[in-house]
Amino acid sequence: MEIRGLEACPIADVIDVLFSRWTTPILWGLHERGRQRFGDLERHVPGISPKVLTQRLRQLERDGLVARTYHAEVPPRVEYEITPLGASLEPLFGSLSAWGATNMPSIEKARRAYDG
Amino acid sequence: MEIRGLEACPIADVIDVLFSRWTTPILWGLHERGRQRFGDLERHVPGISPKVLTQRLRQLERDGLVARTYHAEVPPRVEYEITPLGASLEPLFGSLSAWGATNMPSIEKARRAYDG
DNA sequence: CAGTATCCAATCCGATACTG
DNA sequence: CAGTATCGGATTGGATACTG
Repeated sequence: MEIRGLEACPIADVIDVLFSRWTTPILWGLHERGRQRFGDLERHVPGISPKVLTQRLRQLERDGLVARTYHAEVPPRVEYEITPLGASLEPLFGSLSAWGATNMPSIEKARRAYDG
Repeated sequence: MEIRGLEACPIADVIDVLFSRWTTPILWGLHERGRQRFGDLERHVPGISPKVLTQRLRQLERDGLVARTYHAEVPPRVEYEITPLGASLEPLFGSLSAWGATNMPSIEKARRAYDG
């Protein structure tokens, strides 16, 4: 999650922040359904384990993309939400989504040609 | 390099194609310096081993982002270049770079606040 | 509920040596 | 030159059981 070509590639740092495993589905889920609890995220991000979800949430919190709110109740309640910094990613994710919609078919086609 | 949240996140597939490890520095190098040989890439992507470089080039070739040309000479000469499909990534990488330039300082700051 | 602790499997990766 | 083969080590991840 760190060595990605270093100095040579000017977007390596950004990629490490935004696209390490699981971060995008988590951000996406928070964006789609808004502020939610740990258990909600666990349910909505298919296949993730509590260990890994915790790791990624901590990373996102540390990077300032997600905010965590702890309510000292019984049982405890913790809520996560996207910060303004995290929300500033929306156009970028939009571009990514658009590029995929346009070009994933070409990629699939290239794969079939290569494999076949 | 495959499970990233699946159905729940619409850009998971694109991310797997574009941002698996080493792919961005390789694409960047090809974009910056144009068509070049295996050894050139090896030198310009710092820290990559020939094994991994081969793996990633094959993946990029399979996905249609990079084209490989083999010249049957002695010694053999192989050249790699970006395809039009690969070149279509430029605006996207530009946006990524711009987002990073604007926001990486905020991320660094958030990290210092979290760690300190 | 919201995690943490533990263990194990899979993967990845770097280094190196070798080949057509 | 442009890879491939092999190996060991490090990291990552899933499953599960447990705790304040």
